[in-house]
This record gives sequence, C-alpha cells and structure tokens, in this order.
Amino acid sequence: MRQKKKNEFLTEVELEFMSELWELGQGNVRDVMGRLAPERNLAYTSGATILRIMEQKGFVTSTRDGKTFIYAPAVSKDAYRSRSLRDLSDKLFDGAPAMLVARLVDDSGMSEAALEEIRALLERRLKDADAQHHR
Amino acid sequence: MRQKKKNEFLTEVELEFMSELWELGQGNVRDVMGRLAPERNLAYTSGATILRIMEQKGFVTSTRDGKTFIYAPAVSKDAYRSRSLRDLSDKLFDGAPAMLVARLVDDSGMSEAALEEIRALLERRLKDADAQHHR
DNA sequence: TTGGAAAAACGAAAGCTTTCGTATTCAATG
DNA sequence: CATTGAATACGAAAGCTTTCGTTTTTCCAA
Repeated sequence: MRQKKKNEFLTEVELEFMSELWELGQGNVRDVMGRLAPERNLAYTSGATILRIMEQKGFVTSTRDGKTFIYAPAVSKDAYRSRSLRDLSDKLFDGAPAMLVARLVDDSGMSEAALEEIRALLERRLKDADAQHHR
Repeated sequence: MRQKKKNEFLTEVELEFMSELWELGQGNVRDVMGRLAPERNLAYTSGATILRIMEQKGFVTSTRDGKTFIYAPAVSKDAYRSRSLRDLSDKLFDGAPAMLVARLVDDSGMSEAALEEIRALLERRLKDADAQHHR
C-alpha cells in the first residue's frame, strides 16, 4: 500500500524550467527553452511535457494564446525559497535557523561586505522586534 | 544516451537513516531502525537494503562485527550541511548567501533570541575578518 | 556437531523522473 | 476548403527510489 505522497518540491528539471519562468514572468514552451544553455539539447516535446506536468502538479498555470499555451509560475520565487529553506532547516539543522546561518557564514568565503549586509539586515529586524515589544 | 549522473545528495529515505547514524556515530541495521518513529513500520530487510545502497554510493562505511555490519557515516553532518547549503544557494539564491539569510530572517518567525544569536555570530566573524585585515 | 535464529544477499515490484517519438489538433493562408 | 507547419496529447522507454519477500550465509548454543 504505497500511497502517493504528493511532493511539494520541484524536481531537478522542473526547477530548471521554473527558474526561467520566474525570470520571464511568463512564456510559452519556446520562450522557456530558448533560455536554456545551447548545449542543453532538449527536444521540444520534452520541454512541452515538462511544463504540462508542472501544471498538473500545480507549480504553473497556463492560458491559451491562439493554439499555444502561455505558462506562468503559480508559486513565487520568494515563496518557494521560503519553503525550501524551511525544509532544509527542518531536515538538516534541527529546525534551528541560527545554526544554518552559522554554517553558511563559516564556509562560503563571504566577503566582509556581505557579512556587513547581513548584520545590517539583522539589526533592522531586531529593531522591528523591539518596537513590537514596546508597543 | 542517458548517462547516469551520480548524485552527491542523499535521497529522502537515505537522509532519514543518515540522520540517525549521525546521532549514533555508528550502528547496525537494528540500531538505526530502532530510532525511527514506531509508526514508521519499515521491514527489517528494507532497512538493510537502504544501508547497503548507501554504502555503494559512498555515504557510509561498514565494518563487520561477527555476522553483522556496523555502519558509520562517511560524510560528516557539517560537511553535508555545507554541501546542501551551497546547492540551495546556487540553485535558488543566485549564489548570494546574503539573500538566503535575508529570506530566512524575513519568514520563519525567528525569536528575538535567535536573531541575537546570529548577530553575535556575525560580529565574531566580522571581528575575525578585521583582525585578518590588520595583521 | 548440528539445528535454529539472526543477518546478509538478491531480485523484483510499484511508482517517479526524464526524455523523446508518433499521432493528433489547430489556425492561418493559398 | 484543403494544405501545411507548428503546437499539443499521449504513450513508452530507461533509470532511479522505496519497499519487501525469498534465499543464502553465519554464528552460537544445546
């Protein structure tokens, strides 16, 4: 009795296509495939199939323009980023985002500027939280 | 000509098992399965198969103790965290870790304490960077 | 020493992913 | 209205994932 667990995440190829759609805002099969690296060499029908499946799964929506479908993301990039981050945090960082940041900062030779950027961001958030607190 | 792309990432179930192995340090099939939720209901042979495959893929190593195999991680949790974070950052955050942190902080109602923790971490890093700079 | 319990080895089934070929539909135009 | 080039619909193949049953191996205790 293997139940079909509906996966809320994009597969490898789906993410590839979705990334282009996020950039484009919308597009037909040809538009999306035109943005892939030339050495990608994917048959047109493959691209069409992938987008059709993505619609079945609810990742994109489509409207018709004459005989061609125009696809658009049904999930924003930010929303998907959030979802993915939460998943990673849950599965690999014991649900402790601070640990995640620690690891990120510890590897990936982040520039001093990038570190500063993050710190500034945190200070803004902390101030907001404080304001909430003293309201 | 579909070439077999060797995936450097754990599958869903593999991660489930690896998480227990990271906690345990090492263990045989029974040890690992004993840590799964009781409602998981996975046959013993399934667990054995999963670990055997993980060894084939190079995620764990095994030594024999009598007739049973003792498995141990071949990849540290920290290393795997780094790998996963880099992948996520590359694929979803344009390789910009700062953006990743921004998103993390913006959603996930992080507690004030957690925010503080991260800020402290950043300050340490910034100080280190500064020290490097003035050396 | 041998019988039995426990573990490993193996194969296979069911479902998912990725890719493509063939068949069909469709709209425009001669 | 028929033709034709482009798009969709569909099915299928190959490989991967997850799960388990059956067979074989292995150690230990009676």
